[in-house]
Amino acid sequence: MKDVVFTERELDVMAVLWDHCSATVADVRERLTDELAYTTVLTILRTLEDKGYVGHRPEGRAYRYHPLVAREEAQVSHLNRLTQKLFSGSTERLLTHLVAERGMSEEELERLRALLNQRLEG
Amino acid sequence: MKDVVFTERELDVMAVLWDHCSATVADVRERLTDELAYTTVLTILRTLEDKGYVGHRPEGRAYRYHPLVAREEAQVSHLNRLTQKLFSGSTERLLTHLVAERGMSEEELERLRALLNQRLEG
DNA sequence: ACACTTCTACTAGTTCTATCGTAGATAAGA
DNA sequence: TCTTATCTACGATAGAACTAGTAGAAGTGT
Repeated sequence: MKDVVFTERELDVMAVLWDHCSATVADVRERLTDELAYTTVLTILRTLEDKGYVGHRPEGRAYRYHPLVAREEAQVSHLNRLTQKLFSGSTERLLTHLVAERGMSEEELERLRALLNQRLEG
Repeated sequence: MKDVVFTERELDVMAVLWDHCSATVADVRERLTDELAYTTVLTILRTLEDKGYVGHRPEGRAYRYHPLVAREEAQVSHLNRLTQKLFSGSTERLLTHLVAERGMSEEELERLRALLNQRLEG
C-alpha cells in the first residue's frame, strides 16, 4: 500500500471531508477552526485533487468535493511514520505510552481490556 | 506545554540524538539511512538549533550536538496532532485501531493487558 | 436590465524545507 | 613545512506549502 501523507493544512481539510463524506468549498471553510480566505480553501482542495486525494463533481453552480482515500489509509501511513521515528518502531511502546500517559477514563480502559481479552482468547 | 513539532528530516536527526544522547555531525550523518551531504546534516542541525530544539558544545575541533527537548515532548505533540486530525480526537479510537489492526504478538498483547489490569486495579 | 452575490480559474508572493557547494580555519600526517 | 582531511560558516537554489487577490462567469433579487 502506498503512503498517504498529508501536510498540516491538508489534514485539516481532509478531516472535514471524512467527517462529512463530502463538502463544498464553503462547507469546508465554515468548519475549519482557522479563518482562511475562500480562495485559500479552494486552492488547498485543488492541490489535494492534483495529488489524487479528492475528487469533485458539480452541484448547482458550485463543486462538491469528496475524499478518494479512506481515512484508514491515512491513519496507517501517519501511524507508521510516528511509530518509526518517535517510538523506535515499536507499536508496543506507543501503546504503553498511550495507556500510561493519556488521561483515559475507567470505562475506556475497561473497553480496551475487553477488546484485548477478546483478541487474545478469540 | 508548548508544541514540539518536527519536519520529516528534522525527526530523522532528532531520532539519532535521542537514541545516542548526543552526536557530532559525522555521527548523525553515519546513522541516517538516507545518504546526505555532510553540510546538509550540518544545516539541519543548525536549523534545529535556531528553533531551540538542540544545543551544542565544542568537542575538539568539532561540535557535539544534544537535544534540548525530550523525546516525550515530541511524542505528546505529535500524538495530539494525529489523534485530533485522524481519530476525531479520541484516544480510544486510536488505541482500538492499534490493537485491532497492527500485527502485534501475543506476548505484546499480554503485556499490554497486564499493564491495563494494573492500571485499573491500582 | 442592473446591482449583488457566489463560484471557479489563474496568478502571485512569502515563507519553509531540503539539499548542497565553496571558502576558509584548523588539526594531523609525512 | 606542505599536504590532506575534517570542520564550521555562509550562501544559494529548487521546490513545496500556505495564503490570498483579481478577473470573469453565472446565478439571484428587484
